[in-house]
Amino acid sequence: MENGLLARMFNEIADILELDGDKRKFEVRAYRKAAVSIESMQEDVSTLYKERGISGLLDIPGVGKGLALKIEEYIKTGKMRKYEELKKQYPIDFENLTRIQGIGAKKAYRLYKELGIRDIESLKKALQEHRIMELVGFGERSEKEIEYGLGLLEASRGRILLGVALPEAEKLRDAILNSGYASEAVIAGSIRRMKETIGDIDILVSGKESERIMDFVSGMDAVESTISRGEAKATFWLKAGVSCDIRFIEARQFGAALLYFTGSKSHNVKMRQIAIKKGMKLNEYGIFDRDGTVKAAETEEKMYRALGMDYIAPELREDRGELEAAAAHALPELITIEEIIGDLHVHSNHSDGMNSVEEMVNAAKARGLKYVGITDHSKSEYVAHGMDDAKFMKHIDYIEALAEKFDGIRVLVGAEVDILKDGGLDLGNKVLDRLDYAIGSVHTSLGMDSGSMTERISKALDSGRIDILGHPTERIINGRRGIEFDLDKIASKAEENGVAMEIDSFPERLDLNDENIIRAHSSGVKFAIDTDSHSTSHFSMMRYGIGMARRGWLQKDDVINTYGLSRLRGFFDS
DNA sequence: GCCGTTTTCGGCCCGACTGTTTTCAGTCG
Repeated sequence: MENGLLARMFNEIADILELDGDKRKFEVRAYRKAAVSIESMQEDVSTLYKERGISGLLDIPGVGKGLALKIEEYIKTGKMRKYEELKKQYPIDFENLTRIQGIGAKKAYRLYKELGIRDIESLKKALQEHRIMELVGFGERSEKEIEYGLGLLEASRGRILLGVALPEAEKLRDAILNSGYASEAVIAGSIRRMKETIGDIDILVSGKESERIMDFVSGMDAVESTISRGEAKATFWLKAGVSCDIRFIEARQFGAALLYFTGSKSHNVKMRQIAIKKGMKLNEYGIFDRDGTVKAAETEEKMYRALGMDYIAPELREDRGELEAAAAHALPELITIEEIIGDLHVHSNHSDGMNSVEEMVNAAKARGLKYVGITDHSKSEYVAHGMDDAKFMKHIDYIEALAEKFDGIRVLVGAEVDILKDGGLDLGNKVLDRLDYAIGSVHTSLGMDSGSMTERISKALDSGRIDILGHPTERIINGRRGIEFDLDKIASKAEENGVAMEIDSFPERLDLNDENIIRAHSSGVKFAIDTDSHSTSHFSMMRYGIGMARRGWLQKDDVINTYGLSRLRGFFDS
């Protein structure tokens, strides 16, 4: 069963309950909270139920007895009476209609009741016939808003990749700083938390000339149109296909605003609850005690300290235990990009890379790396010009000779060898024996069931021939779901065999992702943060992998490409 | 409907923007 399906049902129930107004707002909140919880779960809810029954369901945050019974009913019968009854009463596609900016449950209901609009299709028709502006309380402006919101939704198709949003946000931020009108400009929101996908760009700006800054931004090349513009906030639609909020903040409240607009929402909510328990109040302007005296506002560090906590890095702010750890002064010392001294997953034009081995090594050296591993494809990857054993032997000769010529960077001879359908490896032992190390990756027969896939990968791990498990889930963000296997089992087996699990930094991959890293990490397995570079420009992707590792609570020692060469060799030999 | 360092009742985060309802509801983050 899809967790997303269940989450959508709970959200739709919440939408319908919302129609009753404030009377049931806490019930609405409960359904929404459970929906978020379920959607973000790694494990399938029905698997959880199969293994642990109702008590397993009760362990999901925000799920109590009532919702657990509803989930059980749905798993057992494929139906949920409460949902069916409500949907019969309100046959409205709340899920998609409320995705449009400016339409919530109540407006969706009025559109249905008064115009018979049930879904996006009938909404489009009503827009064409200009029937919406005739409704009391809607007007011409509202109709335009809805039309615009619908356009945005269809143009953006949901969330965009961090690898697209971050450079775009940096361009805007730098331009604002260089305009001369702003004293400060900082990227906030989910980009600052390094989430793998981004809903919109948030930039906080401090400076006296907000009008000029807005004029300046609206005139930028990257900006397509201005969506709204007030005194404290302006929203722009960018040509990159994402919207950008610029907010003007008083310098003395910058920390409070940065904390608030960085999120996540659940991190903020919990912070406020902690403040209330300590007799204080927290909002985007600061922390205040009972009589309204400001306790902290200028910097985030001071905000956390005022609540007795250590500073929490943005990547950790997901309410995954970081607030408790900060209060106990037990936060991890997160890995930084400066601690990375090598890249272990790099392709050359000997398989599907764009550049020669020499160019790749030079690019790695220019980035200050101490070692780089060339890991071209084995023969099964024929679309990627993978090499058979004979070609690979010559390839190894070539790299070994080339490596002699480089000073200041060590070139390692590796391979990205396919893990075949039966768990065997796609290169012979004679080739594998000559390598410094090998990455094992699954590239084909992705549709195997979880049991067989777990066996397939286990066999490769047990072979003693691979040192890194490449992009373990094989998912592509907004592309394909990835393979199914038992992550806990594979992580334990990798740990036993001295195999590192990869964090592939490619923005479309980010594989393992944060949640999987946290889960795998509990087995004690080590990680390799690689770029999977196919051209010299790809080395810059490392920061996305680092972001994922930090979101996964990793420290320097968890990551093998922070090791010096001799320790790294020791790891490969084990 | 959930939840518990005020624990089985009584709370549950907080403020801004928008349109048009001249006093606020709906939506958003």
